[in-house]
Amino acid sequence: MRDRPIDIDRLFHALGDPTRRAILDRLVERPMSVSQLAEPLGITLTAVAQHLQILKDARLAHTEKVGRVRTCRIEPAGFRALEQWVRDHRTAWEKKLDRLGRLLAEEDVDT
Amino acid sequence: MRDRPIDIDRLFHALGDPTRRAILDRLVERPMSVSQLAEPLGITLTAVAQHLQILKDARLAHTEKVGRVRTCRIEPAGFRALEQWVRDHRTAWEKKLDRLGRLLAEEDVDT
DNA sequence: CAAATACTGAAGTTTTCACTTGACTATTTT
DNA sequence: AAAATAGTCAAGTGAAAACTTCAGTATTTG
Repeated sequence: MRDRPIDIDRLFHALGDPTRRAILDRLVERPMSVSQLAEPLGITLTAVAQHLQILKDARLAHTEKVGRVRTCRIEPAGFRALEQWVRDHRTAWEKKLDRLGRLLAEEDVDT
Repeated sequence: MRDRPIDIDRLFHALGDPTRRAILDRLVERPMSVSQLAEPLGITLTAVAQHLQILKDARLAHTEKVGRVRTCRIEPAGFRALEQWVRDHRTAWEKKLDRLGRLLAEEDVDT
């Protein structure tokens, strides 16, 4: 069922790749150029640029080109959306766990 | 079946698919058979079974076969691992944002 | 027992993904 | 101005993902 990518799809997809998480981990430390990002990754500049596009689509990073250098930074919006998703779903899961707990307790008495 | 540590790649990958998130949303309500899960999804039983395997690998769901029926339930371990990942990373991102704020403030005085 | 039900397994198809190459543009540096 | 640097673009490759079909295997049910 391949349907239109919604925000949360892009987010999870972006975070699902170890190279992209490594990029984010380094950008958390400080803003960096595409070349600087590429250096320890052992992949081409092109590949890094492609990862950056995906991170940008997920609003986990943003970039700005000045002269010939593109400077990359993390952007909090994507991360905050993830936090929101987790918050929204935690409630549902907790309710389910409560109910499961109650059912198990009832079984002890009841069955 | 092995009780390996939860792999964050598998987790994000599992959650990155809308069909799988739909499956989880329904399993949060109540345990269900594979057929019941398949019915509103418009995909084959086989496809659902494949999604379930991925959810199982991410420890977001687990299943048990009794007779000819496989009953599927959510499993909290994967979700908790996600929450832990978010917690771990929030601190780092917050620090970065603090530092960015401070750097901008310093620039005003300093540069 | 025969038929229906609930899945399972293997293999094939199509699409998407991560990554490359190589040619190109734009900006510094010397 | 020539050379080096930083990145971009278009196209291609191989592998993984998300399905499918079809032929089973158990397990109920009539």
